[in-house]
Amino acid sequence: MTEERDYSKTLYLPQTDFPMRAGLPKNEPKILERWESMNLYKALRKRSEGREKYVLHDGPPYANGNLHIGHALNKILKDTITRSFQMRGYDSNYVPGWDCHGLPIEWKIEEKYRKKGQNKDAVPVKEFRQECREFAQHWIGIQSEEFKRLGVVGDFETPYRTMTFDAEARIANELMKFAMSGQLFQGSKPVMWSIVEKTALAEAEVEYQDHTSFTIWVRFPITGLHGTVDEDKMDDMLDADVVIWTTTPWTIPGNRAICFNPSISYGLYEITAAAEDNWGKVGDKLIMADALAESVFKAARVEGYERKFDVDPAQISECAHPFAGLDGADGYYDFDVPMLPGEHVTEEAGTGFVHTAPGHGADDYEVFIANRERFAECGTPEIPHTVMEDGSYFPHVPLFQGLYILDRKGGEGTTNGAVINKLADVGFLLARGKIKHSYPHSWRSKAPLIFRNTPQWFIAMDRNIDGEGDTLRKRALEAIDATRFVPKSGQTRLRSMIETRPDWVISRQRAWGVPITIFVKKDDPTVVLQDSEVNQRIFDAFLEEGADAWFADGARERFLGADYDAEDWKQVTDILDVWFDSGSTHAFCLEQREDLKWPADLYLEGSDQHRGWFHSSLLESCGTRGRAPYNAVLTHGFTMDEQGRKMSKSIGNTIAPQDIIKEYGADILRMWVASADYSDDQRIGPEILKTIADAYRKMRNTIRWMLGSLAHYDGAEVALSDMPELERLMLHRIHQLDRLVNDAYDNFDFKRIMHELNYFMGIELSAFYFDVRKDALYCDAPSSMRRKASLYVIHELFIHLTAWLSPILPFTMEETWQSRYPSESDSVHFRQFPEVPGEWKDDALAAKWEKVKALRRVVTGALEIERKEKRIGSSLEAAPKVYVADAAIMDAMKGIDLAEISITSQAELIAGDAPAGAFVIEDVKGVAVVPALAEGKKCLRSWKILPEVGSDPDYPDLSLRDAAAMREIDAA
RNA sequence: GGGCCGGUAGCUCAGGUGGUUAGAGCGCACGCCUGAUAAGCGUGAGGUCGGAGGUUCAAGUCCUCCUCGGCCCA
Repeated sequence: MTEERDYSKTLYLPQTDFPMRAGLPKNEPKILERWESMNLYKALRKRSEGREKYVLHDGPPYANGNLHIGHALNKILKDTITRSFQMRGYDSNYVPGWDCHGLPIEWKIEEKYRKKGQNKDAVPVKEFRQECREFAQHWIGIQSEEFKRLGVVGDFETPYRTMTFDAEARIANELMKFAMSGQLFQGSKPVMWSIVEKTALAEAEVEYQDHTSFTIWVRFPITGLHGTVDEDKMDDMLDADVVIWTTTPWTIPGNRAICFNPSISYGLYEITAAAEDNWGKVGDKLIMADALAESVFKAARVEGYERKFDVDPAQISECAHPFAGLDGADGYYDFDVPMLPGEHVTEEAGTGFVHTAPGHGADDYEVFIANRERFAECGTPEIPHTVMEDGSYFPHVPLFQGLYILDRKGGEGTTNGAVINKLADVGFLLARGKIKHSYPHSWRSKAPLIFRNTPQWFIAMDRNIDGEGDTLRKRALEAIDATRFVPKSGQTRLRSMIETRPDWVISRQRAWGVPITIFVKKDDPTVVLQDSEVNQRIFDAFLEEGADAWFADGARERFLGADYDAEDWKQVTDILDVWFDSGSTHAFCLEQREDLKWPADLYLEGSDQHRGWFHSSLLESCGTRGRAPYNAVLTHGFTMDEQGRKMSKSIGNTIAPQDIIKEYGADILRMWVASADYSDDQRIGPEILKTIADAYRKMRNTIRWMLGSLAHYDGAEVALSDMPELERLMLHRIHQLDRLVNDAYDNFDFKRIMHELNYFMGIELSAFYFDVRKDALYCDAPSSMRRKASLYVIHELFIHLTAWLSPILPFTMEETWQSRYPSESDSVHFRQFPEVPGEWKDDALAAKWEKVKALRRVVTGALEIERKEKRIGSSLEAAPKVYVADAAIMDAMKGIDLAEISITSQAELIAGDAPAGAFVIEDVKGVAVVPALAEGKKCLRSWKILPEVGSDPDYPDLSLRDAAAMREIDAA
């Protein structure tokens, strides 16, 4: 008895150390260390010297707090794009940036002082700014590490920051360009103001608390009608008063208009019964909304009234101010009070008429801006300034000058009472009361806030810049048309914003930012100093000392120099809105750095940035350079939870990227990004991540098998003409995919790449090509051309797939590449997408194999029945007879080994109709299969069942192919 | 309330200019293999396309309205 030989030792089975399980959370940091030590970023720059630049300009995140899922999505998209262009022939240099100035950081520092019992205002500006600077730098350090952990490659050693001296100097310089070209002007706007702290507050600093306010109903006598009023109503109308209601009596001196809503019904009412001493007397005619009349009369203690007729307030052109013509008012109130339509007017409370004081409310301001001309006709060309910083009336406001709205601690002042008394005196007070309602308060002092008209700096949207009709708005709109938007809808969105937006307010009454470095004439603040030498001095000083130079003692004299008398000029102390900072990144980063270029190829941010960075960058650049700082704009949506709900801390459904990295690894997060339709909102959650991780594992195992098989590859190339059809088919697919992948990267369509490669690797390679070729790869003789060709093709597949996937899975592809080509100094990321020979393309062959695969589906279907019936287990036990009635399919089978592609031991191809009962499937016509068992002995090496087994006396346990292979192996 | 956008199988995505029984991968179920093995292969079950109208011989695909969700405004 001869002992059976263990032929498994003679097979070319896959051999690799590449682990099936990735262990990404543990291994990625090691790969990061490797990139760090080889300085991947710098090495990439060096290798791509002289190549065409591709610049994706980073939109700066705010240097405050840890990164969240939105940051991760954003940075991963950027990195994928950067890497893909780098591997496609460009010098694709990514320089991260940070937004450092602004309120949130200022708050944090303030809070710190408060905890120590110190007042922010007592701290020298320079010291305060220094603390802000250090705070920002601290978070830049943290975020920098978090971004790198995602696999982002970029210049983290020298990123751009809006707070560097250089940036501050250049931001100020940009601002001064607007001043020099006359696009900058001073206007005014009501802002939330704390009287107690004498400062403006941002919306986020406002707390709403209950507050008891005075309410008053005030009559405004009609003084003018449009010609359309019926004759018989004319007299009643001119005799009538419009009634308004307000909870802020002190704003009456600032009243300049009344608003109504055209969709509300109004009537003229006459009082028919009231007490003798009542403010509203019998015979008084009042106009108000019908829905509110009853409540008004109740408040006014009117006992009887009659509705006389409908009133369309649009027919009222103007009223008089209640204080018009009074002794001691010096004619101050003798303007017309126009009646204007406004959608903000409701029937929920009041009278249906809204008292409008442009300097004391947001709606009021909007009404003024929208009706500027009408206000001017009525004697109000500008928004009146009535209240000073300390909450008292300006000396130029008659009757109330010097009176305080609130006392120093935020308690009730003297103006509400004075106004109410005066209204009563002059007979225009209809009623009064008190109301408890939600009212804005300072988050710091808890004192009530007011809206106060304050001087602000604006950049004009519609002022002529150079020539006739060349305005900032026009330039911006033209620039939008010249920009590529991905997705396309971004163009419409940005356009409609620019079309309708008001002038750009760029001033903030704050400390942590770049100052508005201009001087205005002391006796006429509308005159802005325009002197390039002064500007140069400011710029130079900022370069050396940062923007702090503006706040240093003697700054005014220093910058004005000898040509001006410092006493004639006032130094502006406002700072720039941070949107101006970030809108200038193109100027101090792109334009200044040798290794970048202007304009950028791409700006990429969330779709909220149509209002933000895309917008401010566009305006800044159009105002100073006449075009957009970008050639293309790509936007992404927001990340929702698994149910599609917005993530919020209060619901508790937030998902931190740090946690995903800890559990799955950065490559899984990146694969999620690449698989999602980021142009819309995306979802993420446990189930989705699990699906992604599954897909990752499948891809990884396919790659692992390739690595294992390639352990036996000697590097020999095989000529196309020497290859079996199956190998040529695979090369054809590489050719196809190469075009598809490149096209998809061009269009930032990563999900298409993931989908195609997922299908290709899973269905076409793993389930088909590799499965079919295992027999040849494992068992064929070393000299077999079939085996050599297959190894060569697997090598090519490996070369291409690892390149295509590198931008998406940088960690895994680095690991893969190192597994095959270990090296201290090399990296998969130095590679370029490999060239694909045009001769690989073979559409005819692909069409032929479509038919072959259709036939194969019938065979596998037939074998499945056999398995179900327990007649076979492995497909190698089968020897199907395949009847082909379709001539085209029969033709396609020419030169094809049916048993090989079926992975059966034997098979028979028969032209013609099948016998009754043969297996068919509906969607493949003309093919029928009659299953049968393979006859013969099982080859102990290949496990195929063949009659020939035993016919070779040297290897009686083997098939002839395996016997020949063994002869070769044993001889070696 | 306005501007822009989206709602296709459990999950992620395809579905030019309207035209046969709406596709893919994953997952799931069942089976096979045990020489990719915490792997590999096969088969199968799942949607009537957010809802309601309308145009049309014909609509996921065009129109209207509604609804849900997102971003930005008011």
